[in-house]
Amino acid sequence: MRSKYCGEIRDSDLGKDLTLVGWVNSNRQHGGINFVDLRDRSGLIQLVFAPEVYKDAGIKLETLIQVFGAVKLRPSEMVNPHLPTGKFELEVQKFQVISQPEHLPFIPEDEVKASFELRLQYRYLDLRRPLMVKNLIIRNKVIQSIRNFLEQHKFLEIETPYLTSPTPEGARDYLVPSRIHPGKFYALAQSPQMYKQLLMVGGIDRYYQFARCFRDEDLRADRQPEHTQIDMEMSFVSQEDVLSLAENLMVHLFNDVLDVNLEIPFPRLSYNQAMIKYGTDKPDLRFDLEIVDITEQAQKSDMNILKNSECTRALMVENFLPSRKDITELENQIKQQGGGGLLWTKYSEHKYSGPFAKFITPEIIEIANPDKREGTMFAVSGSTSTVAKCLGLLRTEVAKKENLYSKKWAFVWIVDFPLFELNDQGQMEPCHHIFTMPHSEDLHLLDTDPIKVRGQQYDIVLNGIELASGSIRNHLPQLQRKLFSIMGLTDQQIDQRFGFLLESFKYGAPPHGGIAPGLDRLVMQMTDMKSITEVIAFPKTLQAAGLMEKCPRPVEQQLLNELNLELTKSEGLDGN
RNA sequence: GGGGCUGUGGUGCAGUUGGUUUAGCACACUGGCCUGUCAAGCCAGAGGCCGCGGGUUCGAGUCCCGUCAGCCCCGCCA
Repeated sequence: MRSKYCGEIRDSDLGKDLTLVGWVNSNRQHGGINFVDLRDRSGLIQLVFAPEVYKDAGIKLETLIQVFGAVKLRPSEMVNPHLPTGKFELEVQKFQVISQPEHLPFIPEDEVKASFELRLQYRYLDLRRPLMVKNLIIRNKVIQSIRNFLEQHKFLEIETPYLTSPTPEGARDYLVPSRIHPGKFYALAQSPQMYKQLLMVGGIDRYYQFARCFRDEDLRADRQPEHTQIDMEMSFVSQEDVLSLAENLMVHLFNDVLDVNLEIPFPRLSYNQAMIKYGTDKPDLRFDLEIVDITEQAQKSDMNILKNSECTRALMVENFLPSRKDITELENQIKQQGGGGLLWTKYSEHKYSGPFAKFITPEIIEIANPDKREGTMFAVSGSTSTVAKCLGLLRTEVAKKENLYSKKWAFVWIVDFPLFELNDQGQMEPCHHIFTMPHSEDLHLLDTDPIKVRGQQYDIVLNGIELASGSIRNHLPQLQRKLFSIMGLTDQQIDQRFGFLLESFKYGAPPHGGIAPGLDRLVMQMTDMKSITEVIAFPKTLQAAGLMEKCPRPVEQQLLNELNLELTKSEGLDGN
């Protein structure tokens, strides 16, 4: 039906007769001569129609046509430098319309005017846009490149079940009712966590998978109800081994796909350092701003708020002298994060000015602005976690406003996460997940001060976005039971939910660990997109709805009967 | 669960403090002209009662309340 892709026509095709198929990207009629840009997934080629060939062609935007003709050089002054095929054109001898479109809901062009809603409703049209094709091609390259790398490193690609057991902890599950077992449910896997550990116990040694993960939580620009993880697990490795492998994978990948040379090792920050210096466990290191702690110095000042606060930290922004309005705007954002207010003082012409100026002490200056640089110093007081959050936000907001980004790709490892954290009810919860191995030198704290125990957990952060998360797992059944009990689980609960995993550890479990980069976020960043929906072929809306296929939707009563389900709200039923 | 933004012909937008009657503009669409364009150009035409429901008013696209949908953020996402 065709001899070549439109966008791949080159010098070697000159003079050849080709058959092409594609969609009409634009149609320029000059009466005597007519031009059509024909588009397929590879790009564009200009078609030239003589009037006697064109006749009543019925060609409009997005008409699908097949053409036959000879590849010619364009007259030299008519070359289009913006197209890879710009030197050439196909002189059409014969053509036929394969499919004539009805009135289009929108025109699939890169500078798309249609709303996101409409693009999703007619996603197949949206996918014709060259930008979307490009994103999907890069996604494909990323997948192939990772496969090649992991294949070379002796990983086996193995699939694990999507229908699995519901779990009360962690994210909310998507439940799947069982027809054969009335009243019982599967859950769609939130991750292959336990299966991959069991693969290690099974002696697979190195495993990977592009795993779909399902989580029924509220969505964001970088979260979908189903997302893809590059799930990897290895036996007989230390944390250093995993970090090194992940770094080499990123180097290989970025070189392969983007022709970018990454420097390794990536910088490392402990969780605590990250929280103090950057106010977040996913710092954006494309710019240098650092937060400093001035709690001690502030408590000696004359300002009551500073004296009595658990924590005070400051951020000095060089060459930044914002207007009153800008500061108010920043302060409003701080307040939305729960901060009481924003202290600020400008330093220029050798003096501090602004509301914070009269409370600032030489000791504070010594820490926050030792080199006496001109700019603005911000400070926030309050609880440690609020202060960190507020200044972390301020840091990224200022960088955005002032466009302080000096690096394109800022990778950083965050390591030494606490093993536990306290939830709202004051209970111990795993910071990462339940199966993380504690740091060996912190084991003695498990009985006395478990909140201080660090886990062998690590995240890769890229440009302020969490890209990958992993840990060395706990393969020691006794220790694992102890951790469960610290979290307040009874033996019965442990056996019910995790019995099979603990059981497996009794029969020669290897030490193991792994890491799982999020494919969607990775590709989003590699394509410079702002939302993962731009790199997923058929994404859902923030309400987790499929606008094209119209899901979720009501079902017939008979289906519910088979599943032994009864609805409490009848509007859920089909036909109501 | 909470906060913010948006919703006007097929699409993207405009519509001033509620009142000029036929709600504008661009692109797409239809017809015509045009032999070198590449976001082609020119002429003509068809197409909307302003997301949905209620209210205020002599009068509402414009004000108020509710509701639905999309996006952004907080909570949440081991």
